Amino acid sequence: LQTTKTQFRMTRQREVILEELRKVCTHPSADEIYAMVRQRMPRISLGTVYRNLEILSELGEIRKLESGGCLKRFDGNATSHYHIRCVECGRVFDIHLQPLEGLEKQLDQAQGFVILGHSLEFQALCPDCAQSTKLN
Amino acid sequence: LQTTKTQFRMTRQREVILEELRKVCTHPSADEIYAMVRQRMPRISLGTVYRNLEILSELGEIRKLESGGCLKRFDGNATSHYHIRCVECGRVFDIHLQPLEGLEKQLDQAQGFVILGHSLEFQALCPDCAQSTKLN
DNA sequence: ATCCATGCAAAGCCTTTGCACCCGA
DNA sequence: TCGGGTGCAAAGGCTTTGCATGGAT
Repeated sequence: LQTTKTQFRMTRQREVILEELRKVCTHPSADEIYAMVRQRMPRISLGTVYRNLEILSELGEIRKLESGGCLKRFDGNATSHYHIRCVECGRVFDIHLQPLEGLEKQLDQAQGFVILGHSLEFQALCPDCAQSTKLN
Repeated sequence: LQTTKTQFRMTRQREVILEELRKVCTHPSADEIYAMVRQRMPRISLGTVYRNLEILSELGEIRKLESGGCLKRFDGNATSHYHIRCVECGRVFDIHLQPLEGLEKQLDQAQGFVILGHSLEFQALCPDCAQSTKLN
């Protein structure tokens, strides 16, 4: 993830991707973002979407959510908060829980590690999937 | 992940995979497990390794760690505990921290969700990577 | 003018799957 | 014997990358 670039340019594509991602709270996948953006820029390529999502998350503008298989999801809200992931449909929801403070300090046995942060994620069945599981 | 099988058989392959995984605390990837097992069973296939890891984690014998990109890692210790992941090399380490109790109960606003559990993971530079980052 | 970014398509990486044969219970 | 399991190889899903062209500063 080391970039040798000296600066970043704000292109129309990057701008629109960021705008669209900020509009929603659904934590879309790259492919879903591609679909959203294409409504405004039909000729954008999926590669461009991937490249920009990578750069934007490097810049701290957005956040990449990696748990849950190969399919990454993206969060337009880069401030620290926790998530709930549906193990059935894979969707990710925001959760309003106080950030756990001082957790890093408890890691006294983690000597030599440089702690950068933590992530807390709940596994669950979302309301939709809980419903359809019952019906089956 | 719904299995229609009525029972599972303990084959030599499944047995060896489980044994090897239990031997280490390095949370190896499927490919690394493949390499370990192949020393004892040179003719085993990677597909078999994947299928068995899936089944063993369904059975609750092992645990699948999904955070951190496409590459899944596996934990021979299925009891609940937390991890530290090195953002540089991707390796996963165990952490000895009291399980957070009653966290699920705080999710009063998660109405309609069926909470199954939670995972807490610290992002860090491992001692090795912290060292080589300094040197550069 | 410079050099980062784009579009397109190909390649990559990890994982899953189809199929014929094998083997554990 | 019976139905799950295996090896092999091909296919799959998501992501990354090479290349020539385009565009922001």
